[in-house]
Amino acid sequence: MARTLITSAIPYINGIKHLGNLIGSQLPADLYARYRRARGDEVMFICATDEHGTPAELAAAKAGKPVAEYCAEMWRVQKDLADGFRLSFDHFGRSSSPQNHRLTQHFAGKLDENGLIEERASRQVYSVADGRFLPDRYVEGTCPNCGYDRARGDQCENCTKQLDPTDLIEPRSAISGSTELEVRETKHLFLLQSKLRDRLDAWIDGQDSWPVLTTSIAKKWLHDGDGLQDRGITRDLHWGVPVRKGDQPWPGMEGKVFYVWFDAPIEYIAGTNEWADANGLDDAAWRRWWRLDEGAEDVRYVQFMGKDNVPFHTLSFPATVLGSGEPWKTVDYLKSFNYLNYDGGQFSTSQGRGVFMDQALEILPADYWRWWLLSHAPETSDTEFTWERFQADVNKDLADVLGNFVSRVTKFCRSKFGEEVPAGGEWGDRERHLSEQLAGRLTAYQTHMDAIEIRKAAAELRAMWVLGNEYLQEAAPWSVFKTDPEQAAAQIRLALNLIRLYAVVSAPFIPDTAAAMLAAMKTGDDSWPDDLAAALKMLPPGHVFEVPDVLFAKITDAQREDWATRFSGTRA
RNA sequence: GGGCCUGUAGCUCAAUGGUUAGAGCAGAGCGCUCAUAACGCUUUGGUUGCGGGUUCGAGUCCUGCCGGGCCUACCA
Repeated sequence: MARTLITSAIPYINGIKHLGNLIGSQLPADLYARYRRARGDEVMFICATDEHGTPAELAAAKAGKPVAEYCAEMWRVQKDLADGFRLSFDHFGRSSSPQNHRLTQHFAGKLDENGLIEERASRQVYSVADGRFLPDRYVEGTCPNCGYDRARGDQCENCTKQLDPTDLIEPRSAISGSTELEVRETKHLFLLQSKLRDRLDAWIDGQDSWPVLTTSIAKKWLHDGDGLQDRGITRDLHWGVPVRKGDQPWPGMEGKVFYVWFDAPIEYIAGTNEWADANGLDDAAWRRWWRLDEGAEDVRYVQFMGKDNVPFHTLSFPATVLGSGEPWKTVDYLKSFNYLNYDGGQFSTSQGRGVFMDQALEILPADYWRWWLLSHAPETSDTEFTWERFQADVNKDLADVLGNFVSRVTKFCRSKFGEEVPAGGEWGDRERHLSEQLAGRLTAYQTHMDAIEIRKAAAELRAMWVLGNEYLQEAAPWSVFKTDPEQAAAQIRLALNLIRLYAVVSAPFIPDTAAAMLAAMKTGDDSWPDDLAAALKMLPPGHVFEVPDVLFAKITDAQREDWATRFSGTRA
């Protein structure tokens, strides 16, 4: 049995994610996980919350809660929303887990053993009032270049000049506004990525058919200027993985934690460890997914992420894994996404602009969002969400093409034959032709799903739905019934089987609706249609079904206008 | 500033250098009456951002310009 390991970039703990975040990693990862399972793979699908770093500490402080408590609460919120969108993680972990502490410290220890860690002193801005070192962008002041008075320490947003925090005129803390800042010396561990450059370069070159978006970003970092630079992997924070050398203390690093970008990707591995622990399994159960010497040789590992995450997944994390000198699994295929824009601008967490995951589920079922977002996934360039398009596409694709098909077939059957699959008649040329057309479409669908070409796959799926409506129009069982009820019975028997077929192949996109369709057909058989003609005869004459409720209510103009107003500005 | 991506029908997107640049939606016409006024068929719509160049042949390759986006290493 083929084995597929799938990870989605782990969402930051700080607040509820918007639809742009969702389509950037978790949703396509779920689509692929569901598809691979449907095709019979053994799948391990891991996601988690990314809980460390300055923003988490500040968000907790703002909420007036201890950071551990804040993160635990936000993890629950994000977990519930993931469930609401039917994200089928095998485990949704936390980067703050004991398993991740252990593994992060383990990797650091191994990297040190291999001479890839170096202690360096650096000078950083310390805020006395806040009692903490400030990351560059948390220092604000007047830009020496253009005079903008709210320039950040890393870059001036007004004139785009790159800055050093010490360049700022009248610098202040972005957290408290305090001007009581001083430059202090602090020691940090650096991962000597420069020593791994050639190995990483060769590793990237060895990858087959990765998206341009992915390799171009990696190559840029490898070869730009002085080449891949070493990276600080520790921070002066309280909340995080304490710096240790494996299970031993790290002299001189007391009170420091690993940088969030060092421990976050390791959580992919640790999350699998968490999964094993949560299910009462031993270490071998998770290590067979990750250790080439313990059973992961035949695993195909696919990662999903937004384009902003690519450098960390093509360089930093592989540097950690390869540098350990241990036979850990590295990614085989990396799928990255552009951004989803909202009605002429960007989704903005800080401005509350756009639709957030909790709000989306309040106004419509998950499948509406899943279908639209996936069928418009920003694969080749940024994509635009507008309420007009959303309404038009969802009403047409889901309500008219698919939902109405189910409705017309089941209701016609009920009125003429009752709520069971009618007997009599047999396939003719038209039915065989339909079966062949469907088989062709299915092959194309599978090809696109295998290649993770999501929009193309969605288009093929929709085309399969359309074939059902075309068939009904040509066969016209409502006319045939008047002169040849047996023939009409054969036609509608095929159409009822189409509903089951559609449920099975559509499930990765719209799992709830697929389940409702199978329930209406009163079957639990969701086996993949490897033999399409046979799949269209699965429900035998006499098989009882029931007419389902309307699968997709249409979005009205009034609703659309209401939502467009409600989500235009600041989040309530 | 530098690097990369991108610009195709009103909208969202396709098109290994190779017939007449295609789909879906929207628009127009016709048909059907089983169905959520749904479905089907036909059809309008293009100087492929602009200017040069390479080639037997360019949406595709090269070059310049114009527009949009991302990254630029301490936000994550």
